[in-house]
Amino acid sequence: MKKFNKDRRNCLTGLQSLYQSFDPVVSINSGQVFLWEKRGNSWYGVHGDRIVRFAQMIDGHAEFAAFPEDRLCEQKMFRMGDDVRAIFSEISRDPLVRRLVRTYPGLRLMRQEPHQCLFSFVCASNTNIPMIRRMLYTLTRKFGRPVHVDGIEFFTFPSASDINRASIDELRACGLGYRAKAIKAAAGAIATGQLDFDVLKSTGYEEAKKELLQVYGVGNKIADCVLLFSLEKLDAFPIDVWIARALAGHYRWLHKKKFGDKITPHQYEQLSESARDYFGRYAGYAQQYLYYHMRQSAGKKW
DNA sequence: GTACAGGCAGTAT
DNA sequence: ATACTGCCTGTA
Repeated sequence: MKKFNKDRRNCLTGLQSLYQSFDPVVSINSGQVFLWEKRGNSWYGVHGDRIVRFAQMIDGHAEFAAFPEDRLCEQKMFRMGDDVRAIFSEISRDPLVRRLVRTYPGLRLMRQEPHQCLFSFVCASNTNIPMIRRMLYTLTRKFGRPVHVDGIEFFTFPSASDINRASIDELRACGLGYRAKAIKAAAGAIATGQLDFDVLKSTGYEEAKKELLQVYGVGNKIADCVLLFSLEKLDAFPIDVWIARALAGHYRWLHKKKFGDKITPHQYEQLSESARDYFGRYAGYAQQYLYYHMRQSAGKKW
């Protein structure tokens, strides 16, 4: 009897800490955001037209600040309104994800500024993470606004019209290569109002995705990333090469025909739909755990 | 030198 | 529908 109570208590506290132990550092380093850097004991990030700072204190509690100040910023960015208990319970119907949720405590989805998110993932096409960071860093230095925090100069993420004002050659000079044309197209779509993120936030997944796909340079993968990371579509399930590998390795039964880590657009649609159906309304959360796991297993630092 | 990295559009079958 | 190609750029 005594033993039972003890085990039960451990079990409960274990679950509680699992639900509460959000770790920004793990999440920041999980490949969903790019413009964060550690200086001293603090992490600094670019969030649209703000610089944010996150610091873990010695006693364990965390301190967050936005410059200029924004009291709701922390809640929004770190998705503190999400019912993680419900989310974990839902995605843990899958045994592998169930294990990963426990293996990587603290990993969460973050909420990004839509325009920063779109530009980031357009830059991400056919390259690696250090390169993506370099491109975005250069974009901020060239077209963003300087903000000084703790005596360090940071640059905000440029607005769509900031970027739209630049020529393709100027964008190219940021190291974007052939992506410059797509960046310019995206900036134009936003600046002219053809792409309206506020509208897309309130429409369903299918409708919002259709709109994003209209933009030159935006395909299935980029659209799903933007939907998941910035437009409140937690059921979006982006498939990059890492997720394709995960699906091919652990979820072959999701698709009738053979597939590898290079998938055709048609295979993408089939697989993504099956995965959304299987993992449920929080499929995007499951995706993040799978993604992180695949990269960890491959020994990727970035 | 050359293969490769978190895709995409264009073109030809 | 599917296959194939080229594409900027830095690193191994």
